[in-house]
Amino acid sequence: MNNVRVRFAPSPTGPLHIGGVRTALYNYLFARKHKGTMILRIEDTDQSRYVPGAEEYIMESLEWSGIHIDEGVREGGPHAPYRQSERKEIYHQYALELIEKGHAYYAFDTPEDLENLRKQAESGHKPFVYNFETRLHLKNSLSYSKNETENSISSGQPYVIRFKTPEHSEVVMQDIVRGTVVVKTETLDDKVLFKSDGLPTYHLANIVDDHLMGISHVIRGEEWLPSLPLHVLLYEAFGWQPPVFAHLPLLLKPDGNGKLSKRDGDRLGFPVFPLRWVDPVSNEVSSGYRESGYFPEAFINMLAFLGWNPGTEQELFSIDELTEAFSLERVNKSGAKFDPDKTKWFNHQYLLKKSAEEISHLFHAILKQKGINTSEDYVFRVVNLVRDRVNFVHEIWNECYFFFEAPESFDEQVVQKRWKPETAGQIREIVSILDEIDPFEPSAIDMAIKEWIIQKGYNTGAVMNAIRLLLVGTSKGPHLSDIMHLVGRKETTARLQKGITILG
RNA sequence: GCUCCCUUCGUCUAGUCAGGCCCAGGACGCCAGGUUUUCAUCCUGGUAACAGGGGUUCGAAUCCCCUAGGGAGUACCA
Repeated sequence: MNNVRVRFAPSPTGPLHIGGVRTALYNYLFARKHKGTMILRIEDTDQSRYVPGAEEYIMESLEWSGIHIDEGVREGGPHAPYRQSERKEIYHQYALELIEKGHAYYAFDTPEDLENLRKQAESGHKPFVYNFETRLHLKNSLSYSKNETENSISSGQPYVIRFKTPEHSEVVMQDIVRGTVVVKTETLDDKVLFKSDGLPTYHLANIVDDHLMGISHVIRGEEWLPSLPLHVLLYEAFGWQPPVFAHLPLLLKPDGNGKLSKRDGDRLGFPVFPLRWVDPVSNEVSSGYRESGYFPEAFINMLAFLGWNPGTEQELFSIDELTEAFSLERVNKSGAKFDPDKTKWFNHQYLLKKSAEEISHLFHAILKQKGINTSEDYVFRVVNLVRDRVNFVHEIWNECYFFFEAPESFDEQVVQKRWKPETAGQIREIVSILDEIDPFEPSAIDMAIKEWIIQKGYNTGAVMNAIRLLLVGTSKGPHLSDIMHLVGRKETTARLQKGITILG
């Protein structure tokens, strides 16, 4: 395939949600796979829905996800500008071209007119449709005389331009994911192409821009499938070669049915946005994957598998491997329910996959925030002991705090179970044994303790867990001798002695 | 309502185009066992699905028809 050019075309009406990121991802993978170009076009033709910060949010999200844009608002490119609001002048002439060719017409019906028509129709049984059956009875250049039309326009009456849907024919569409889709044109309505505010609707703008920007493949969400016939008809009306289409399955909410929405995340406790977002009006905060501690690689890997799979049993893919393996032919037709648990699992896998140095470095930063100053080397050794126990870097603290500070209290349940009348005496014995061990290293410590237990005939579980209780505060954590070795002899015996005075 | 799309374990899915290799494979989750001085990790095992009904065929998850269910769209939004 040569000269692949794809675009991701979000509208800046709020934060980009993960469904949008997946669409961008598939576009990106497809472009890279075919050595093509990835374009970011901002579709802001509805100025009433403009949300400040949304555009920046989109770009930052893509950047964090590792989705690189070749041409776009920031990057520039041969077809700049890439923001539709800055391309205003372009669209009107194309709308006029359609009128000249007889594929579109002026319509003067006001929003109130249409509202009334809809209400009337509701009381009957049929809904109101602006189409071949009704357009001759409405206020437009098809029902008006040429004079009436010209007068209406020159008198400054607001108008829209509607597509004149052809009658009695079929639109046959090809979609890589869906196959052939056929629709009768009588079931279509005459969509508005150009609004009375002087801006095009999505339908016109996306066709004109895709054509002008040389887009070869349109990869977008399934919610666009119902307007595909209109789009194909528009390409025909202009006499342009349409791009290849691929409509992606929807991302569904984890419980029940329906499209994944912003609310589901808050309700079910997982992020639906790549980055944290604070609504500029309500100040409402939505959590993000980045801030929740997900690695972008894990996030992308998870997203790639929602609606696509390589057909092999491999599940962990770097973005390069995804690029290599990806194909639109292997994209599923049906919607995918989003699974927060699997997403955590992906992150766990990446946490294991990354170098100990990297994880350790990330965790060191968290320690600094907590005001704990310690060496890079010490953190490295601690992290190595506990990192396979967590899904996120920020969870490491909970697994290893006792390497950095003595326990503040002792788990009551464990005390009940492990602290017996004879325990204090045993701890005193082990303290003096620890004092003698040289070198103070895991294997030597293990050996000495084992010898002592056998010699005294103690119960291993009882003794070890009592020691653990004083060192850790509860019954969890890595191997005891590793803890002792890392915190050091002095701290170990100090904690044991302090424990005796507290628990008696 | 109308138009279009979809339908394999609870979830993501393999298998469907080229019918037998599938009394359906993998992963997440869950359950059990094992390893372990604790917790966790890890290992092993288990749980669990072709929406329903007809047909075609020696043979159907795979092909055809019908039914049911779900979803999306139906704005001078994208």
